[in-house]
Amino acid sequence: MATLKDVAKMAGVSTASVSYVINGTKKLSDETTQRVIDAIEKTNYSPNSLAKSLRMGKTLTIGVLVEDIRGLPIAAIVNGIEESLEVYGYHMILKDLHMLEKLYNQYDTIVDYQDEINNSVSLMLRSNVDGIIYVGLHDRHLNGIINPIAKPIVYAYSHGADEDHYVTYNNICGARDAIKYLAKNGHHEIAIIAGHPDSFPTHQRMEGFRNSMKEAGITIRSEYVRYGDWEYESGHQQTQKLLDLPNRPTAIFAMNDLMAAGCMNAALEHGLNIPQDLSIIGFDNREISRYLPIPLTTIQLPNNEIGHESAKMLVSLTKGEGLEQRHIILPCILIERASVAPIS
Amino acid sequence: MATLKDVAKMAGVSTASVSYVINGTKKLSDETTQRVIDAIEKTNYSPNSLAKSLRMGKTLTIGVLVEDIRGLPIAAIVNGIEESLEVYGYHMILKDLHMLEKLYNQYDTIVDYQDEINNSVSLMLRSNVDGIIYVGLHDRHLNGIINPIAKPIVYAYSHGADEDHYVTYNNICGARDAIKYLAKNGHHEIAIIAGHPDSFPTHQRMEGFRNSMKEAGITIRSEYVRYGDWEYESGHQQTQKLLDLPNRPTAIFAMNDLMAAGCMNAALEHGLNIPQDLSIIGFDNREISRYLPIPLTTIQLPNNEIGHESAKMLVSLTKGEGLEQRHIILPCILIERASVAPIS
DNA sequence: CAAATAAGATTAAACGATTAAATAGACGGT
DNA sequence: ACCGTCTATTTAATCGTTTAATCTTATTTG
Repeated sequence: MATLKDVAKMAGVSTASVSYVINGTKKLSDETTQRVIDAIEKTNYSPNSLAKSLRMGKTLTIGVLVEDIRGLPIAAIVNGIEESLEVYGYHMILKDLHMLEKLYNQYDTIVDYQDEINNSVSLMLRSNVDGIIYVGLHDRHLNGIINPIAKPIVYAYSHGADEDHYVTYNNICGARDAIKYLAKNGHHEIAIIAGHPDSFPTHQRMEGFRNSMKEAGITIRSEYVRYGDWEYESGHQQTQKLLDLPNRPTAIFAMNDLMAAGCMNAALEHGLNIPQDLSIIGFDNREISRYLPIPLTTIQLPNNEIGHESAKMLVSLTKGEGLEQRHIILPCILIERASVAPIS
Repeated sequence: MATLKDVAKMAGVSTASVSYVINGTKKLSDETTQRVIDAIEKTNYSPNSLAKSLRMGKTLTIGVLVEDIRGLPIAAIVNGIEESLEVYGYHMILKDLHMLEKLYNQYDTIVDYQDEINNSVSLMLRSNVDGIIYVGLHDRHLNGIINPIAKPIVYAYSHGADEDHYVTYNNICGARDAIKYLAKNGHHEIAIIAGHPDSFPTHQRMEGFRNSMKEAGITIRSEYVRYGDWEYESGHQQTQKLLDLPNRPTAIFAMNDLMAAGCMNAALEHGLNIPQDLSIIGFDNREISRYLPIPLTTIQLPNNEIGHESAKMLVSLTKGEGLEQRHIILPCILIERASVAPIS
């Protein structure tokens, strides 16, 4: 590998001049500039970023700490982050907490990841990242990350504390859009299968549900409000109970696609036609929703945008630029497929 | 941040001594050692890896170039890589080619990613990675990566050229296991829905299919061999044709879970009971296979192990250690669910 | 015309580690 | 008393950049 010195020698100038030409930091005579450019060309020089970073105190590298890259929304967010970083000329170091197994049955056993998180954070800081993005589905892990060097941190996907910087999506609007869509299709007997009752998204989506039911002028029947645990099986079970009701609902909003899948299969087993006899709408737009017996209408999370925005936010912070806002909350979008029909 | 110099000053020794203590490179007197340790403790010193890397010519960082992190096997492999790197004390820089859209319909339009790949590779090399792992599903992109600095490269998942280092899984055995399992359950009328005819995995899995049919003493009926394009819809179509045959098969092996899903839904629409009337087996163990109306028996790829082994291989290469083998081909495993029944 | 200013280029000190080579001191053998 | 041998420690060069300070020349100005 050619170094600055090699280029300088070949061009017959000092290393400083070469550096100035490369970075455009100072104006040199046209002749010298040209000689340097030629020498760079000839030696096929490319700057050593280690040396540069050491000298400048900036690495143009950020750390991305994910709860588990195998979690689909997380992968999509990381994809978005990478896409933006590339534009800004930044790199990313990825670290993974490998907690997929806990991502969805998080409420059974409370595991304390605090130590692991802090450990990973300090590992990343030791490689001189300019900042950190934490991509996590959990809320409870977001407090108390040890950050001895005070590098900026942005939380992506999950809410942070009020004083934190975070980028997330709008659960409330997502749920509202789902209900609005059902109402627009003439449904009044709308049931809901919520996620685990202790979960933050459950609360928010429930709030969106209540708001929009009120907006649509529908009173919520208590027997139509059921709680699952985000898993397929719970969607299946709760649907059976709903279908056994004397007056069964004409539409069901499941708070995620897994429960919606369980819901759909239960309805099919029950001999119902979907969407004629029962409309179903999900949340998340996971891969599975495209391939169910009846393709599922659902709410898509703005994962890619979360990635873009969090990268943008963090890069601004590392540059010490002022920020208009500490929190960004992005809208969801409705994906129309075949599991919702107008009431006849 | 405290530096070596700070520690040295506090301990009243030279920076060399501190370095020797930290790395155990030379033995110092017990007293000095203790003083240094105390000083490190007191200053909360942590070494600057940039400086270290610059001096040593090694970064303990490898570059991972993925075709698209949103592809599930890729995410699982990256997860495995990260897990191993952590053990070896390495970091990873992740770069993404964002080609998910092309991952499955790769045969319609031939896009040349060569420039993008080489560009990403040289970007990574510029951040002084010690080596690169390329994680890709495609075969055709693997030739001709420009590697001016001759850092080691390992290909994960896809086959490389013969002289390359790569870690992949055994398509042939995977297909064989599927057929063996059907045969063990008494099936003789076995149909196959292959992937796209131009695809490398299709050829290999087909080879495994032929081998094991011969081993089981079953002659392959030509009307039972059908080609799809890896997509859901093609599984659906080909199944309809199979079921319209005068003598319909008792079992279908679909070369991936998406086509198996299409197959299952087509069979259900046809009024068949699964698995009583028709056994189905898939390949890949994608998330969807767990949530189909009848949970799908399928072949699981050793994604995590591919990650582990490729990380191990690359780390060995960066250390200049000798390698027993350039290629590692890992076995698949059969996941038993509910879509296969013994013939009655 | 001397002095002030400007323009173009260089020198050398950082950044924070590692490490070969030099040094100082202690010890032992003859 | 002298020399060689160890041991414990320090000195200083090095990795490849950036950049403030300095130095030359050339040009302008009163």
